[in-house]
Amino acid sequence: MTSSAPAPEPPADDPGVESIGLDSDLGWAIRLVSGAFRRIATGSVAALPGGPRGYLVLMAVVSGPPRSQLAIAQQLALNKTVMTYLLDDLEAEGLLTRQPDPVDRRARRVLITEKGTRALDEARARLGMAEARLLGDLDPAEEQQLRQLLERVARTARLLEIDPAADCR
Amino acid sequence: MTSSAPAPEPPADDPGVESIGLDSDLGWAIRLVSGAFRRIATGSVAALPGGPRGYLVLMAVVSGPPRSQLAIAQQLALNKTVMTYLLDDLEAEGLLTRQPDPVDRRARRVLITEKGTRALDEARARLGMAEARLLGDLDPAEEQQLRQLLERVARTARLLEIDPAADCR
DNA sequence: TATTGTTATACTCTATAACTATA
DNA sequence: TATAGTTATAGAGTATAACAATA
Repeated sequence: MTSSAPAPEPPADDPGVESIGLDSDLGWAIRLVSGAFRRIATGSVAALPGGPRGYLVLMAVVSGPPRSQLAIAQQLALNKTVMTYLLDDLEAEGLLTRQPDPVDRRARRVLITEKGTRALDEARARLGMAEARLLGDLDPAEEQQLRQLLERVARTARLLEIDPAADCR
Repeated sequence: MTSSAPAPEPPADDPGVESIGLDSDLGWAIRLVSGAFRRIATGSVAALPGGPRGYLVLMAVVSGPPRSQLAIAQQLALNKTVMTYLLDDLEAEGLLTRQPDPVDRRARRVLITEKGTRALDEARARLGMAEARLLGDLDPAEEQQLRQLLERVARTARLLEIDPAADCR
């Protein structure tokens, strides 16, 4: 229904308003894309405890050496209290284990299990198909362009924010 | 310190994991960019009641003919109850007014005030500068590319969401 | 004294339902 | 009966603080 009335011309007696429109607003586009991706991704990883955040935790675990809960929380910019809840649920489902760190008995290393690996693989497959649907209008070169541009902006964002993990203490 | 070390290589002795990494994950990039933009935008429009959503409401009001609260809520994909709170705050600050619809006494038309126009102009200026910072690493052509790609994906997203069962399986 | 992880608590945002006044 | 708008309530999600165990 939104597409029916693009509001072609506001009266435009105000010179500053003539080019105003959410359709050309970067933040609006980001909001739409981000929201759509979030909904689609939520469906794709619904089988995982914790949903999208559970998926991020599993991804972080498999994409590096065994680390402490706090290290993973900081990598994902998640609060460490949230990490406790997420790991509780993921461990209860047998997708990962918490193993005492041999050199620091305060810390616990997070390891993925065989079942967790299978669950992550399936979630990644579903997510890949959902991404393909969302990017269906783009040809491969354009999709690659979008990924690269987003990654560069993400890097800039990381530099702009003084402490990206400020809320992970 | 986080930005200095992009985690150049995980050990990668597991063949199935070699290409796994959040750095190349589209959802992760969207999450980072979206989060950064949200934080930056929140600061830019902090002077407006309702913050980013108040900004969206004002933008919607000025970018079309006078409409009902419900019409604006649908355009912005906001809940109509949220719209009530937002308009309460925006009206209390004198940025817009609710005027009874002459042809439907149930409905109320939302109009921006002179003060609201000034506040919106200032917010747009701040937001433009914040956007420029976030996109500082991109040259003008690349920025244009990113905007166009995002808008196309946003259009696809809008089409996908017409079918609510498209999420999963 | 500082840090890892846990628990308890509070606050924000959002969604749902019920209510009114009109149509 | 259906719709525009309001109000009240409940639920996620998230942040803060206090705590125990260890460094």
